[in-house]
Amino acid sequence: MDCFFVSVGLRKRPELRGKPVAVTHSKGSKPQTKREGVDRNTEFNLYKQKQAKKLGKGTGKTEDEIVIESRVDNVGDENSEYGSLSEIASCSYEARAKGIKNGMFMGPALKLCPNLQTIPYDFEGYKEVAYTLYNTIAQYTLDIEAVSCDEMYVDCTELLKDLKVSVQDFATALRQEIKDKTGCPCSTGFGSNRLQSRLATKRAKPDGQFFLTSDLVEDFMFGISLKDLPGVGRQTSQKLESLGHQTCGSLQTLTLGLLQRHLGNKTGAQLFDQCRGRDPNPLTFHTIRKSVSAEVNYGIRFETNDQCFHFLKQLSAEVHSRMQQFKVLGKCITLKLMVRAEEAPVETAKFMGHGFCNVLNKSSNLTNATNDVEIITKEVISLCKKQKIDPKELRGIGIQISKLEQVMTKPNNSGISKFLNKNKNVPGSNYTPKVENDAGTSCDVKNQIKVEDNTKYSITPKKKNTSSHVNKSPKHELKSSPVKRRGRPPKSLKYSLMNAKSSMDKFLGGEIQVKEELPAQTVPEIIREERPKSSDSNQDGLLSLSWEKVRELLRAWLDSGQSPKLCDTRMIASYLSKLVAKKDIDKVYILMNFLKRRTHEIDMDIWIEVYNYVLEDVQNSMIAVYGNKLWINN
DNA sequence: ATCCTCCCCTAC
DNA sequence: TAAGGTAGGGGAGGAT
Ligand SMILES: [Mg+2]
Repeated sequence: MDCFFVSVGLRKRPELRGKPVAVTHSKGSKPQTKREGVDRNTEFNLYKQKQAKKLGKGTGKTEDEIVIESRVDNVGDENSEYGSLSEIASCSYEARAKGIKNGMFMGPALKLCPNLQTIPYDFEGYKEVAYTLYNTIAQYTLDIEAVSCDEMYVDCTELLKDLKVSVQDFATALRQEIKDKTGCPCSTGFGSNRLQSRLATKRAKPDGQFFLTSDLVEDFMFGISLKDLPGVGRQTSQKLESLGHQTCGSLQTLTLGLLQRHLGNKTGAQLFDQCRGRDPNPLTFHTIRKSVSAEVNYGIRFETNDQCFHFLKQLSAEVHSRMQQFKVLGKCITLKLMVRAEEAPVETAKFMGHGFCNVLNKSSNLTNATNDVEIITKEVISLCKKQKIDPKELRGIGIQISKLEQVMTKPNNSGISKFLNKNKNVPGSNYTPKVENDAGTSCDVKNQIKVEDNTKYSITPKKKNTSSHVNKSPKHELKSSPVKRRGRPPKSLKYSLMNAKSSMDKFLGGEIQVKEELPAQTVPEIIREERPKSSDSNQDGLLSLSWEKVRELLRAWLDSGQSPKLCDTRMIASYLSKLVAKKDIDKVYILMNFLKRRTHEIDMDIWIEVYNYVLEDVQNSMIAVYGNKLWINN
């Protein structure tokens, strides 16, 4: 999507279309009260000096020769008309034409464009549009790699073949469909690998399409800026610039060895490929999470160590809660501290911001993986004490857990009894723990669409609260604060939390999470529901059974020795799709892996077809609800 | 040589 | 007023 937040916001403000518009927290007006001790220039200069130093190290220049451009440039002083430090999350193309960019502060932006209009965040809108976008694409293929709530890679190889349609015709129709459904423009880029499609999309924006055909690649790459390559950010591009290269064409003259010497083995090799339009990385339709973390880098103002430890405890609880949601345990605990730099003013330029800080990370390894809140708390407090930091100087705190393992669930052998009358109990179909192990080994709950979770929390506070974390009511505060969005909200999709309560929690024994009620979720329509519905009255009846019973039904069905009937297959597929819609992913996961294993054990085409039929339904629903496929064991 | 920790860089 | 957060990749250099 193009300038996503703005496009969504403009649906409610059509009169602003065609005008320079920015999404911000505040309008950029002057503050009403003055804070003592603020020294913007000192703080800003520290940021710039640090940047210059980094650059000097990368390029070999002395700090004097380096001129840094920074977003703190052109900020007026406090109380001036152009002094606002409110950040622009997204701006319209009309604003960009005036030189405004995402991430810029309102003050400098207003200098460039005094009639810049601001609109507030609209998290519900983002969610709705994102779902619609993913549902629309999923009608055509499930080969989707989600990048963010408004961006994805799609493998269109098969679908273009099947539809017998040209790339450009498909792109036009698809973009029109998305615009019709969402009211927002979008752009598509086609190419023969990830890199090419990405660069093609950039070329296509705004509201356009571009097909980078193989015959164009060489010329096209020649003019691409190195900064536009994925993985090339500020530091890398400046380093390359100091070597005399700003474009891919120019970089093509360097040898692999030279690039590797300057940038390291991997980065050098990647760049060598990228500047030629090559990209060996395939799309990945599922990934495994490697860490879970939470950090708070605003409003941290402690007087005593105890306040700090109290905060650590609550942050540990938040991390623990996320680990439960993802069903992981971890072995490595890392504490991140932001500490006011000695030279930095005590009062920060941004109200309750972290200001100019030194950052340190310290980690500790456990013998056994855990998600225990007491252990995490104990470790982070211990790590914190070792740093011997004056609590008054702390400005940010984070906890990260890595070296993760999946939670193993215990077999639950109890309560297997008779099931529906039409099923016969078959000897040898006894419960096997293996099924449970399948269930426990992984449940990919991370790759799920959830746009801007917790709108309730992310939209600005009800009461103006100018106190720091430690002064607020602890209970409510720490539950919600790490989830609150400050500054520019992420368009995070891959790694966002899942709202649905874990149905596996009940198997974990004792540790039921008592979390505040989360906002109700809209359950998106499930795609391809036009498939003829079975009139079987048992179809809905399955939902009223416990999933274990359904598994027994399945087992009996598979063991029946008869050919599967289509109506039964449909019934199972429908049941599982509904479980997806209900976000009972754990059950779906168990049942699908069970079905896969057993159908493949039978090893008859007809049963494999049953599995594939059900799988297709389930994956369609998964894409519709979460934007990603269910992970199935090999 | 390889692993590990800490740090930097990047995406979104 | 206006407040980043979360995650992955990889390099430098010491530890094993
Ligand atoms: Mg880049």
